[in-house]
Amino acid sequence: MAMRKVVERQTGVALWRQIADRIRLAISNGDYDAAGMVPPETALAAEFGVNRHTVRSALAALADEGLVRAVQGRGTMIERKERVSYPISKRTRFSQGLGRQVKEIGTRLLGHAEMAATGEVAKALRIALGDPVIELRTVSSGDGRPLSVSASYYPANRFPRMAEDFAQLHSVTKAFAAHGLDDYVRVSTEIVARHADAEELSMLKLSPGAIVLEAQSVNADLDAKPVEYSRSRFAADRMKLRIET
Amino acid sequence: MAMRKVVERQTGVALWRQIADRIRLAISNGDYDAAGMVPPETALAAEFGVNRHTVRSALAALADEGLVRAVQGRGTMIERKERVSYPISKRTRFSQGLGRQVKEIGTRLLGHAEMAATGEVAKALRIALGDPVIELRTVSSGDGRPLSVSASYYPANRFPRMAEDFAQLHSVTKAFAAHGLDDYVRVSTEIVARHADAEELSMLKLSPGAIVLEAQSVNADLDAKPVEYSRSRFAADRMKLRIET
DNA sequence: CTCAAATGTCTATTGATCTAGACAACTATA
DNA sequence: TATAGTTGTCTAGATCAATAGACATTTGAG
Repeated sequence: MAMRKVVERQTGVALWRQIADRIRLAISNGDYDAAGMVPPETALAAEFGVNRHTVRSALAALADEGLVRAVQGRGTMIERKERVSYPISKRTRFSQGLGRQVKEIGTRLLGHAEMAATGEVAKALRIALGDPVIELRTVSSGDGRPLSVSASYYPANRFPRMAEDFAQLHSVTKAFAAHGLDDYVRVSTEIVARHADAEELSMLKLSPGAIVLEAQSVNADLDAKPVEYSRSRFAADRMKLRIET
Repeated sequence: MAMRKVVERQTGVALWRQIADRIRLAISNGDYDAAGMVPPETALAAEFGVNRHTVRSALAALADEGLVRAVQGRGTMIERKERVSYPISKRTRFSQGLGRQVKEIGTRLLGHAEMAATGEVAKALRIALGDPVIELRTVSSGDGRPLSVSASYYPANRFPRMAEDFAQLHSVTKAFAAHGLDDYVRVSTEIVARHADAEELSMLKLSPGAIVLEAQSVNADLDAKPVEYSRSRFAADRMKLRIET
């Protein structure tokens, strides 16, 4: 018998959303693998101690995400299960890491700009405040579903053609190579979690109210000189981060 | 003039909670450092395009967390700013990493049990399903504020006195040493983010509706034999994870 | 002291969320 | 072909979330 699961009221997060989050987690944990379907609505309602209608709202949200599909008379089937695991290691390369997990990987350049380095960027890249940097804004998708949005910053003096090269080569690693940098390593990564803002909701096509994992990372050349600072925001319900040390 | 910030309606996350999250983030980003206080309620209401009462609900939640303090006639002052940074590296040791950031570190043992290894635990520790493991449940705090709750699992055959040793020594590293294991390294860490469940809310004293960062990690001895599997859940609004490679 | 600016409190109203119950429609199985 | 089990739909009422407006109270500056 499933243990009674508790949800909290008057928290500013609607019950249906809390329950949707829990069911999503249970699916990705494989709790329902035996049957391949979610428990009946009445069972879930009893489990969470709420009305069946509340469970239906939660399931409707998950159906919207394409995670489950309800069939009248039969039940609610699981359509998709796994979170994509994004590896973070000394040599983190976006497309390589996702390799086997998704068939199609796409990174789309949303825009680029040359600008003066602000405090955070200058500090991360260890350049002077106001030094020119190139900013790239990208969205990455796996099998057509957006997985992350990023803003990346490069010192413009050292990598003047970053935007053009990236637009053409579709790869940061190759764009670095075109500037004569053949290898680089991840120096540090900081991870925080928070609710997605409106821009992230629309870019990541998230069901609103969702959570993002934000990773701020610095890559450096082999002389430990920073070459890239980036802020990547991952859709937390589609991704997990895997740290390999 | 501050840019108009957008919040989404009918998402299952109340506006006041979305706004509280955004203000919390702005505080930890240092956006309000110049004045040392949050903008006036009317300014925030205009910025987010909501009623002043809605902003007041958000600020009340932040005051509850001890993050801000409102003074009639003056404004709402920032009481606390930084997130604690939790380092994850090859040799991750809980108390060392937090060293300078908090004055008092405490880890309290909530309970322990000897049990048969379930699927996930057995897989992580690379032992047979049903082999005995020792489970430790702990809460860790910094300066009196709970930062994380953990469930950790150790192969009982190799570390039979883990619970007693930990209770006495207040340190996993020392408990390992008491069993003759002097060094161990972090093999892998997986990080996901989600809304806190009721148990986490109460253990971490979170303002309900909050987000947790869950890190599932495996530590191994120098022969790469796993010695610990643990699931740590961090209060996402108080912590960031720092990965050092 | 006076006044502007800020937070504190109250009432009233609207819309979203949750509960409750009843019944229809569909599916698989005995 | 019944029947149990499941999802789909409808109505009604209770509670929470958000808006709107008015006014009190406190603080700091001129």
